[in-house]
Amino acid sequence: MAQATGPSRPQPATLGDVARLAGVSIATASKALNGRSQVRAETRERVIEAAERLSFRPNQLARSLLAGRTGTVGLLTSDLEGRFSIPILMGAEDAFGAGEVAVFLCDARGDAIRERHHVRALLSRRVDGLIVVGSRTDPRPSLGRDLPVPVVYAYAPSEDPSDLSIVPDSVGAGRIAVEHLLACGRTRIAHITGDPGYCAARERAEGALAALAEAGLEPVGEPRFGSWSEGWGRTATAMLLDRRHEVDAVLCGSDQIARGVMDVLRERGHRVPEDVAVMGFDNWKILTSAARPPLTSVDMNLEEVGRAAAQAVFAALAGSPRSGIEQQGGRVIIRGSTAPLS
Amino acid sequence: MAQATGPSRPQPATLGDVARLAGVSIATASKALNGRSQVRAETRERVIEAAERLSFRPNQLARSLLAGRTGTVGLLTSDLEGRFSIPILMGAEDAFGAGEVAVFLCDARGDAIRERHHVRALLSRRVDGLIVVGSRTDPRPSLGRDLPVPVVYAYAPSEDPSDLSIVPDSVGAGRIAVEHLLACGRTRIAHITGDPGYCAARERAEGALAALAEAGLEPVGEPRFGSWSEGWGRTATAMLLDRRHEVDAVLCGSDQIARGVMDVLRERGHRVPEDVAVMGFDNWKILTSAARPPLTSVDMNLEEVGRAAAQAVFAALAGSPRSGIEQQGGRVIIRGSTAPLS
DNA sequence: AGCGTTCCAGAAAACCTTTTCGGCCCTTTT
DNA sequence: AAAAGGGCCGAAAAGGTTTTCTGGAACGCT
Repeated sequence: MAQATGPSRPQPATLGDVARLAGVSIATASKALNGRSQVRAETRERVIEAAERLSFRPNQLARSLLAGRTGTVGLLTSDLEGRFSIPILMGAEDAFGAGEVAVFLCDARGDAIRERHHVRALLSRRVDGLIVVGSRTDPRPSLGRDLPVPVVYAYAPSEDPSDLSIVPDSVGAGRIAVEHLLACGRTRIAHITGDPGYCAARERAEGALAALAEAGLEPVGEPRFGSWSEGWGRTATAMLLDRRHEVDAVLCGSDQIARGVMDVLRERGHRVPEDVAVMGFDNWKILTSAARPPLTSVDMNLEEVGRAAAQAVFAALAGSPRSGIEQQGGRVIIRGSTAPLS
Repeated sequence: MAQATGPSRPQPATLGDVARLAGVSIATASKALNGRSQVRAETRERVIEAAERLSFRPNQLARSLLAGRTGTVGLLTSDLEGRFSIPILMGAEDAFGAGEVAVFLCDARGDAIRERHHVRALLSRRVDGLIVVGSRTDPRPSLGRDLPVPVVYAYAPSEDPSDLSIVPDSVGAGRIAVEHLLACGRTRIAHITGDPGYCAARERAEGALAALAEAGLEPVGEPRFGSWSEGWGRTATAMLLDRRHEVDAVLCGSDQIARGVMDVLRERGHRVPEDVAVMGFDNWKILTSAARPPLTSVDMNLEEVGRAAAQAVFAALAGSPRSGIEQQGGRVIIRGSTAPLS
C-alpha cells in the first residue's frame, strides 16, 4: 500500500540491480555498459538488456565524485530580466548543452552579497567552471584569482586583466554602423545615443566618430547623450530638427532611441529612408521589425559572446587558460530604414 | 613547479584535511561542523577553526549521494528567447535560489527529441524535481506519469489532467481588463487581438466578452483576430476607423498590438485617452512605458506563476503532490492610456 | 572498591560508480 | 606433458560525507 505521504516514487535502479538481474558482478556490468573490452559479447548483451528492462541510468553524482569532474558549469547573471543577459545565456547554454555539460543558473540581481553566496554554493556543488554574465559592458569587480575553477566574464569584463573576459566590440560596432551609412552615400550624419555613464554609449560614439574622421567627415553636431529610451530619441530629434541642421542620417545608440527618432522624423514630414536614414544598435527584433520602416540595426552577436565564453571555459579546463579581454564583432542587419541615396 | 598544462588549481580541502589539521577523526569533524551534540565545545572550536583555515566547503556531491537528495531542480524551457519564459524562470529561480536549491537550466528549443534528451540527462543527475516552462498557454504533451520525480508544468499546461500545471488566468485577465475600462466610463469597446491559433487570444476575448455581457453591453464589432504585431494593430485600427464605428476604448490583445493601435489613433487625430482609451496585455515595460501616453496593461504575474511552480515542486517533495490546472490571476497596471471619461 | 552513567571520540558502513588487478579457465606452444 | 599466453570475470579500492554504533574515560554513587 502507498503511504499517506504520497505516491511511492520508485527508487531508480542502480548498477547493482542491473548486475543482479543479469547474473554478473557490478564490475562486469559497468564494463559492459561502458563499452569496455574485457567482456564477452554474449554477457554484454545480457547486461544491456537488463539495464533496459530496469531503465537504468547511471548516477552522475557517483560518477562525478569518482572522476573529480561534474560536467556542470555555473552561469552567474546579475539580472535575468536584463535585455542582454538572455542572448548570452542562450549562447552559453547552447554551447554547453550540445555536449554533456549541464548549466546551473543563478541570478545575483546585481547584489554583491548574493553573488558571493551563489559562488560559494556553486563551488560546493563542484562546478567545473563559472561564467559571469554582466548586464552592461562596464568593467565589474573580479571574483578573485584564487578560485579553484576557471572563470570567464561575459559582456561585462572583469576589472582584473589577469581574468578572461569576452565582450562585444562596441568601438568596432560604432565603426561599422557609420561605414554602412557612408556606403549608403550619407555624409551628414548625426549621432543620438544613450546614457553617457555607459561604456557602450561612449565607445560606440568613439567608433562612429573615428570612422567619420577617416572618411574626412565630421558628425552633424556633437553626439547627443541622454538615456536609452524612446522618449529621449524623440526629444533629441526635435532639438536636432529645430536647429535646422541638414541631416541625411541619424545613428542611434539603441533601437529604442531609434524608434523615437523615427517617430518624430515621420511626424515632421521627413521620409525614412529617402530623406534621412536611421539605424540603431542591438537588433532587438521586437523593436526593429515593427518599426516603420523596419529598422536597420547593429547586432552585437551576443549569442556568440555566450558561446565564446563557454568555449573559453572548455579551453581552460583542457589546460589552456587565457586572460585579458577578447572582443566579439557585431554585424549590420540591413532593413528598410537605411538605403542608398537616390 | 606548475605543469605545462596550466596553473595548478588547488584541490579543494576535504573533511579529511580538516580532521587531520584539527587532530580529530573525520567523524568528529563532521559532527563538529554540523552542530551535532556529541562533541566537546573545545574540540568543536578547533575543528571550525581548521575548516576556516582551509576554507573548507563540504562536497555536495558526496552529501547528495548519501542523502538521496541533491537539492537541485531542472528547469526545462522550450524557448529561452521567448518573451514569457524569462519572467517565469525568474520567479522559479527566485523561489528556489532563496533556499538551498540550485537550478539546472535547459532549453529544448521546442524540439521534443531534445526535450527527452534533457529530461534523461537531468534524471541521471538526480534532480529532485522538474519544472517545464512553455512559451504559450496552449496545452502541451505530458512528459509522462512514471517519472521518478515530481513535475510541474508552468505557463503551458500539460495535456494530462493528472499532472499539475500552473497557468495564468487568461479568461480572468480579459475580464478585469474590461472591468477597468467600464470603471473608466467606457461603453463602446472594441477588441483587437492576436493570432486566433493561440489559446491566450481566444480566452482573453472570451473573458472580455463575458464581462461586457454582464454589464449589458456588446463589443463594438466582433473581436478582430490577427497577429501579435504592431503592424496588425495599425491595420485593424485603420479598418475600425474606416467603418466609422463610434469607439471610446480599444482593448488590445497584447502591448505590441496596442502600440500599433495608438500610433494610428494619434495619426488620425484621436486623442488617447480623452477620446479613446487603449489598453494591452502582458505589461511588457519596454513597450508600455515608452508609448505615448504610457500604456495601461494587464500584467499576467508571470513571476508568480514561476514562484508557484517552484513551491508546488516543494510541496510534492514534502509529500503533498497536487494535480490539475491551477490559475494565477493577473492585475491591471494603470498608466496614461486609460482614464475616466470627463 | 565496584558499579552504573554520562560524555566524547573514533571505527565502519553506506551512497553508487569506475578502474585496477588478480585469478580462473581454456588454448596454444615448446 | 608442462609452460606460457589470452580471454573473461569478480574482488576491492577510491571518491567525500553522514550516521550509527562501539568503546574508553571520567565521574558519582553505594
